[in-house]
Amino acid sequence: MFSLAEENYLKTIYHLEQDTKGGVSTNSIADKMDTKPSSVTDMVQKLAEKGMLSYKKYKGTTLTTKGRKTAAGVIRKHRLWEVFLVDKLKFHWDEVHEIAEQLEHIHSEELITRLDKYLGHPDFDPHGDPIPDKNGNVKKTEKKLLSELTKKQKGVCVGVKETSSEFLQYLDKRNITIGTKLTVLGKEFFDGSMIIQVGRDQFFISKKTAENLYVQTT
Amino acid sequence: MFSLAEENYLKTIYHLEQDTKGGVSTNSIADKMDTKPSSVTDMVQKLAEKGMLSYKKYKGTTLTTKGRKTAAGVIRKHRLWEVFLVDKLKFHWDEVHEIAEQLEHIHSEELITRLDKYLGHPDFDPHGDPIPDKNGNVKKTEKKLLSELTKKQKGVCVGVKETSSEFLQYLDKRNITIGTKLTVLGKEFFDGSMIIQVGRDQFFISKKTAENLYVQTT
DNA sequence: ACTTATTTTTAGCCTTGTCTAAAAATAAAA
DNA sequence: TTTTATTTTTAGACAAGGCTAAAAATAAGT
Ligand SMILES: [Mn+2]
Ligand SMILES: [Mn+2]
Ligand SMILES: [Mn+2]
Ligand SMILES: [Mn+2]
Repeated sequence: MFSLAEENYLKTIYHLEQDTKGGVSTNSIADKMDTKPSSVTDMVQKLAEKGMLSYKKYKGTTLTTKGRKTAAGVIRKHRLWEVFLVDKLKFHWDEVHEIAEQLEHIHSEELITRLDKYLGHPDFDPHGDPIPDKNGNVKKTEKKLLSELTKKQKGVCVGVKETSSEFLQYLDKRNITIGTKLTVLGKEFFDGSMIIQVGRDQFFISKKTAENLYVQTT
Repeated sequence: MFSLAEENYLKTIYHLEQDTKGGVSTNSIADKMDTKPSSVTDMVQKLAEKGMLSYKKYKGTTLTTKGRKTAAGVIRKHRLWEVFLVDKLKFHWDEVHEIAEQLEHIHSEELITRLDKYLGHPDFDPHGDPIPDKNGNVKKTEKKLLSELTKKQKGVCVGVKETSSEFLQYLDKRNITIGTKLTVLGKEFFDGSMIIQVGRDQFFISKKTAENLYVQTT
């Protein structure tokens, strides 16, 4: 059984591994967790002792299979709880992350088994992120950033990269949510901005926005 | 905001105050929490600093109004989560306590407001214990122990004092649960045992069992 | 009232997880 | 290849919460 702090470290390293080639650096972990590099070094050494990750001084860390599975378990709980909060308690998708950060640390296998069943075995959370299965496996779908699309391409929104409340509320104002179909009407080269069509509305999208929206081309 | 440890102390003291005249003793808290008296003294002094209870050396403690309200808030959460686990996730009433012990420490006003609504504003938890309202008030119903009834009296089971898994499963085997109607057919003076009727079954009930079942006479 | 037993508090130590400041290793620049 | 900058680790400290052993109060017995 792992402590709240240990679980948070494993989860963070798991996420950082996704978009990093090679080991995860001490500083990147510290940044993401809003803590100091020295604290990270301590914890990383402790987790290495426990066989959750491999670590060589000054070389960064990589999760072991056990570590990756544990991390996926925490993420599974996080995302299932987010589904519960949105689907059952009718929270808005920009309100659930902080609460799920707490709920993900509740220890009970049986609870998650039943929650998963109660929710109808969902595959994705309210932000379009895949929910790992019982064994920590995630089936990855090929999705790309809206910014990668070119003029005239059509896509359906399947997720968000940024999950800040501000960004999600911004999307709401434009009636963009998971499942929204959109078409790229134009794209400016010099600043990466786009004009897109959603339903019968057309509007301007900044580069930053386009780089934080995942779509599947259709 | 209070730490998990602080919330557990407040909750325990709240419960001990119910069946104690005068201040709650250091040792009684230690016993209930499976900890050492010296640890209790430390924490009690800290909580006194914070104005959650009044404390005089060697004299025991009493919750302040603030302390009592905070404790009731934790108990409210505990019991609402138990209702969720039983009503929605179909847990058995003897399986939910440990999980609720964890869930009661999730910090989110909004979450509890919505959960309460989702559950239909229940007044009692699965063990028949009253759920404090938003302000920490509990409307107490007059219930008595089955052991207080005399021959021929009829009652309906409204709660359990013991909540151990063993006791609850024992009750299940005899088809006794919250709402069960029963009649005292006989009572032995020398050992306090009883013969009771439940539906068309009659059976023997030990003194210990009778002292852990709450009933309302009808 | 005096002695013994029990309860409660204090003093000192430990673990977890954090921090700051300083040292060591690695990477970048000149 | 030196020198400089950045990253990472170590050393030492601290707060929360717990424990053990010893001292101090209070309660019980005689
Ligand atoms: Mn989240
Ligand atoms: Mn999410
Ligand atoms: Mn309970
Ligand atoms: Mn209960």
